[in-house]
Amino acid sequence: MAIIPLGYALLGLLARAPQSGYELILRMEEPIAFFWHARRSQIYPELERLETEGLVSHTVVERHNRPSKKIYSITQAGLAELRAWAGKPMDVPPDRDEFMLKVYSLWTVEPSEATAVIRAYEQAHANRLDRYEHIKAEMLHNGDPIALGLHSPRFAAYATLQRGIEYESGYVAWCRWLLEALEADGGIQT
Amino acid sequence: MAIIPLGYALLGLLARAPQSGYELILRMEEPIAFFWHARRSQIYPELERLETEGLVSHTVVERHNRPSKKIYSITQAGLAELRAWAGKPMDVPPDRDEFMLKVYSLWTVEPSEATAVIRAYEQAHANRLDRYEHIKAEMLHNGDPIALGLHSPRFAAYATLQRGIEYESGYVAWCRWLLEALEADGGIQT
DNA sequence: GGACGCATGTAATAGGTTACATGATTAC
DNA sequence: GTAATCATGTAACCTATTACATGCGTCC
Repeated sequence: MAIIPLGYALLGLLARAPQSGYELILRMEEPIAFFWHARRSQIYPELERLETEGLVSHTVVERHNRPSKKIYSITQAGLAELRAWAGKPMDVPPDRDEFMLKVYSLWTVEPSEATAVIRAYEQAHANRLDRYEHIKAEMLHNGDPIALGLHSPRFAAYATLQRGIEYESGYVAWCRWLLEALEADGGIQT
Repeated sequence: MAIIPLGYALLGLLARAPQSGYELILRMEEPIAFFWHARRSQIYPELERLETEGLVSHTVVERHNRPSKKIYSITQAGLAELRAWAGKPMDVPPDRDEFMLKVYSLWTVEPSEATAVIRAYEQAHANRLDRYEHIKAEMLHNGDPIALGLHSPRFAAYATLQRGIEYESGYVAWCRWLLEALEADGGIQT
């Protein structure tokens, strides 16, 4: 059966370093590549499935005074599968943004409430932007990732972070544009 | 039970004008508010559900030499529900973008293939941007929507379109940035 | 005669979330 | 003693997609 995006997310992580399911879960709490995430209830079964397909394998590591863990690694077949998928162009999927749905019906709401809704969302995106900027600063602190080039996993991570930053700052800018347009309208009651 | 985003999408459309399930389906093929869509297999049952909750109602319109249709309207209760939801701030949901997942693993792929993948995606977003710009031009042709202000459904639609435009042009810009970074790296084989 | 548009649905499946469930060690 | 971290999973449910299913009228 076809591998789902989550499967490729896991393969993408394991291609960088072998690690346990638990470590993968921690990495995916904060979205991997800044645009994907999953819960453990999805990750453990998916790892099993990848294993039955021969794309990953695991060894059990026993430790004294610690729960034992399964360290997963990507196999040759897994790497080939990942490479084939990554190299294949894809269609733009339909975008879903519940907030846009809200804005679409915001005309039914009192202006003061409406602006509060927008301001709160702007703030949430500004917070994310902040987090991403910090991560970027850390990354740059360890040397210029751009210099590493296309064949470097670190550059790939940097590229997705950069998209995250532009996405969040674009969202913030749009929220501000909207608030200004409403202000000019005189519809704002502070 | 709680109403799902699709339900609010339908209420948001019906708040503008009563219409049939079929018309709603046509509207949602091209994403409503530029960031939501659904298939008919989801829309018909959801309309039924909204009706059992008393949020919409329908009348059957028989026409000679044509299939009859059910015209749905939003009820007072439906409008109240929509307003309550629209006026309530929401958390930023986890974003999902499969392309970012691909980029995250693009270092495993041959440079020439990788750049082809990025170029194709850039083109797809550029096409969308183009479509959105045309819609915007049309909208502006019918008078400045900003002047209509917050209480106007037309302004609300314009605002979401504006976000769509900024989203797509941001994506295109990022693709170009990435391609340039790779070019500077010398990794490109045209 | 065949394709397309209008108009409405159902069934099967896949993907993802929430809640449930367990058990050991370490830090306060 | 109690909360947090490590570590692994299962079950129930909801959402959305794909494929299946029907029938009339109009245009070419």
